[in-house]
Amino acid sequence: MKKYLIEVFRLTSEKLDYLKDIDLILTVPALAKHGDFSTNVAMLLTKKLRRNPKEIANEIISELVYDKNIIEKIEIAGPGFINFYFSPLYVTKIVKDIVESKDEFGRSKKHAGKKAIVEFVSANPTGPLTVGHGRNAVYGDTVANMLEWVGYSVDREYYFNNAGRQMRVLGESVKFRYLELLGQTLEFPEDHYQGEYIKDIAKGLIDQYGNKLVDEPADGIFKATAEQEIFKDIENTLKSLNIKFQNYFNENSLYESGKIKELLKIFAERNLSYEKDGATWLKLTELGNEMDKVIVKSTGEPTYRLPDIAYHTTKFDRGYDLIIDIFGSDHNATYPDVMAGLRSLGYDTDKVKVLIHQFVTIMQKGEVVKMSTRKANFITLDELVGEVGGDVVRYFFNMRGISSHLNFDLELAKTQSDENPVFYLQYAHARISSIFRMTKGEELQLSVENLDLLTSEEEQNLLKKLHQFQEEMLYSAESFESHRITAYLEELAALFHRFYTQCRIIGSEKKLAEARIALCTATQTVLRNGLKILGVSAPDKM
RNA sequence: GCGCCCGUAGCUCAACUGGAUAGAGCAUCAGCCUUCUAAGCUGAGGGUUAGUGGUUCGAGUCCACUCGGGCGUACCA
Repeated sequence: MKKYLIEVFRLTSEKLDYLKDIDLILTVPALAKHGDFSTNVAMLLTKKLRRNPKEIANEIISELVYDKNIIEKIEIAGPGFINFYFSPLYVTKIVKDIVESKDEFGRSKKHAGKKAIVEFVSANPTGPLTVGHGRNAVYGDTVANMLEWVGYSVDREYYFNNAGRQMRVLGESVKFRYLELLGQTLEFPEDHYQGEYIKDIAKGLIDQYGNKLVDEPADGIFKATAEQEIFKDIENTLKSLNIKFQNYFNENSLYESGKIKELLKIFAERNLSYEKDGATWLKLTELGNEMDKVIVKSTGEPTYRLPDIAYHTTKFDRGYDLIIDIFGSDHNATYPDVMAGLRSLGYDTDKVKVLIHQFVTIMQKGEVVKMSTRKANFITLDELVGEVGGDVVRYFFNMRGISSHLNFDLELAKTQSDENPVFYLQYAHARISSIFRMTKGEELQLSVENLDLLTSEEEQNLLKKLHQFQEEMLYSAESFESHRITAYLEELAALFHRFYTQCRIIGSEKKLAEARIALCTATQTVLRNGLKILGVSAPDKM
């Protein structure tokens, strides 16, 4: 419907010059009586043309050339909105498109041929993923799905660091538990990792090696085994949420390949860095940021900025057109330094989109749970998936805009999971499957020959919502807003449930029944396609 | 102090990027199953959009200030 209107306006702008350089905004009005689509162009032009909006609207309408079989009525309303009403017959045509395109319906080729990389999760292997990581993981994977849906070829990447202090402490923590389990009494350091999982890893080592490792350094087999086990857990957790990475990028490889040294050399050569107090500083003030920052400590160890910049240069060098980083809000101060560094090297940082999501607050028994991996008072993502299931977790984290702080009430998630909107969507899908099982026995078949019979209010509203799918997906993908998809699907499911209650199939006249089967098929296809982008399953039975 | 984010119904959140009467779910109340799944449908109540000013045809949305909350503000990542 919208595409048709845009074309009509394009043709009209050849006659009315003032329409040429205006941004045509067509929206679906909140109220049905305001039509199927509405535009405010006349109001936007008042200032420029110094004329009354209604007068302008009248002039535009009189020049519009359109097919009366498609648009039934055009009205001017309120302060100068132009409202369009489509013909019921045209509205029904969407069913044919959907039935023909099936799983491909709603895709867009707009960004075909472009490559994107989405970096997310990127948690270092020091412990299991927390509920907090869950938001990052689910959102990142959904962004990747959305981009694929509109034509991008997407790589999902997990960046990690298995060197440095954190990992040393991890190895020591495991060794402590190992010695404890062998009967030694030790005082476990408070700043070490205290989670049960550390004991499990230590226990595994005893099962395999007995007490032969007593003299091994913490940095050796203890650390290595911990990393391996933890990564295995992380991968399993992600798998339970349908998330799979194409690539795990080890920060260490940047040192091994000489990338870090190379970068330091370039910064020095271009006079972008300097030495002070035994450390190397990057001249960020010259690059427009507030203060210079250390990139190599006086100990000779680089700070996170240097490898981060190096890492990003590899993303550019690998030829991505769109580079997406997904971070929690605790990183919001770090990326401007990295971006400035990249700009100074001549990279076009417009290609980089840093998407920062706010934190998840866990509420338990009415209180906020403070979480720390070290103290092990976190709630793992695994536990959450175990309690409510992967579909609910995926849906829940996709339901909200990323800039809003998210309250996750554990009791609510557990006890009222039946009321979760995800079931509402899945139920609509399952109901349609059930219809098909029943109609098969009645020898009714899908037919797109008599779609003109779909004239009831419930049918027309459902059809109009189906028309919006492709555009909604494109908009969601381009604005990286997965919560728009959940909102759309909830509206679609609501319209279907209303249709279901009001319009029977079995018992209706054959032609009408078969047209309704086509409508159900179309609805189910759109529900399934939408759920697929969200990474949520579409069951045939519930 | 400074930077980013947030403040909308009892609770959790939307609001098509400045549009028409601010919407959903949960919770509460009242109805609807001899017919394709009642995990559903219909209806009711619930709001000074934290506050005060401003910008304009028009503000939850933009600007300024105030109040309240989250995350940062390292030679930690």
